[in-house]
Amino acid sequence: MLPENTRRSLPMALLHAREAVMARFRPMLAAHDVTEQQWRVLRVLSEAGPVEATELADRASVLPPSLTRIIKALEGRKFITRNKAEGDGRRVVLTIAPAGSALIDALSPERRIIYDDIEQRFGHEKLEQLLDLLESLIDGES
Amino acid sequence: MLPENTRRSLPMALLHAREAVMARFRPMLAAHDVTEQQWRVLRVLSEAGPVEATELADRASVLPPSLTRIIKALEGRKFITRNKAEGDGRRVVLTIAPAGSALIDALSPERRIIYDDIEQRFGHEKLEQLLDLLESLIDGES
DNA sequence: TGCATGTAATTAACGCGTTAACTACAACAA
DNA sequence: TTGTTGTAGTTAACGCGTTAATTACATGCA
Repeated sequence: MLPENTRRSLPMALLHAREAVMARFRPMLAAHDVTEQQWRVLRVLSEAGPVEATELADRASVLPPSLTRIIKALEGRKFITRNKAEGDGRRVVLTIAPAGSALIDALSPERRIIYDDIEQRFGHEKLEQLLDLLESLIDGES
Repeated sequence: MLPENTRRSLPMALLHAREAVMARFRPMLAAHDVTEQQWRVLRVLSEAGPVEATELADRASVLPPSLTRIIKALEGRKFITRNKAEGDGRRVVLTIAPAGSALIDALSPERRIIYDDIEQRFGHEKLEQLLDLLESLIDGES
């Protein structure tokens, strides 16, 4: 059946929920002149090491055209380095640079505080439950 | 504590979930040359009748600058009409037009099918539970 | 070797999100 | 009436999402 009101509409609810959560993180990112997507890319590079563009786009949930722009921006600020893959001139390999790692480290404490606050206010159990449901929804639809 | 991996990161999970759900609706909207946000605005106008811009932006979860653009597009296609509020020259009142209502009606059956399919695959109980959790998260953060 | 097909990445075009600045009008007090 | 303050909406600037087209390179087959 169709949702009666926008509040019980799944797309709307997901949108609002994400907005509500991101509102907590945005000021931190803005203070360091990093966009949400640039931050996701940096985190993946930080956690996964040198990665090819396609895999990076996938893991950071960014579309290829966006990744091209993000790479340009991050490379310009020396946060990452960009090299062609040896053996295949089409592929590009991205690596986090010292300045990028430094940014990750600098923001981690604040990230933790925000995340903890959300978890505490929402409840650990409910958060786990929500993550499980979301994971299930994603797997079911994709 | 910080999420171990991006899969258990709340912002990421919400993003992915929304992507997964919207992927089902996007083709329908694209086929009628309506963006997601234009569609939300039309739905609100359809359900709530003539509304002022500020309230419309709020209910459709669209920021004022975006609403200005959306109004321009929808007015151009005769989906809505735009009038100044009597008594206050600043305010703008939006009303759905016949062509707009016709679009809503034309898409409703397909919308229902998609929504039902999601609900059936995901499970009615889980959907309700998810909506409850999202609602709670939104209320807690906002 | 040479050509067709496939793949990785980029570019292009258009719309929205976001923040900040600006315009137009209203409300209110001196 | 006039000047100040506040509010509604718009415009501007920049980045991302999305789809489609394009470029550069690789692969496979004749």
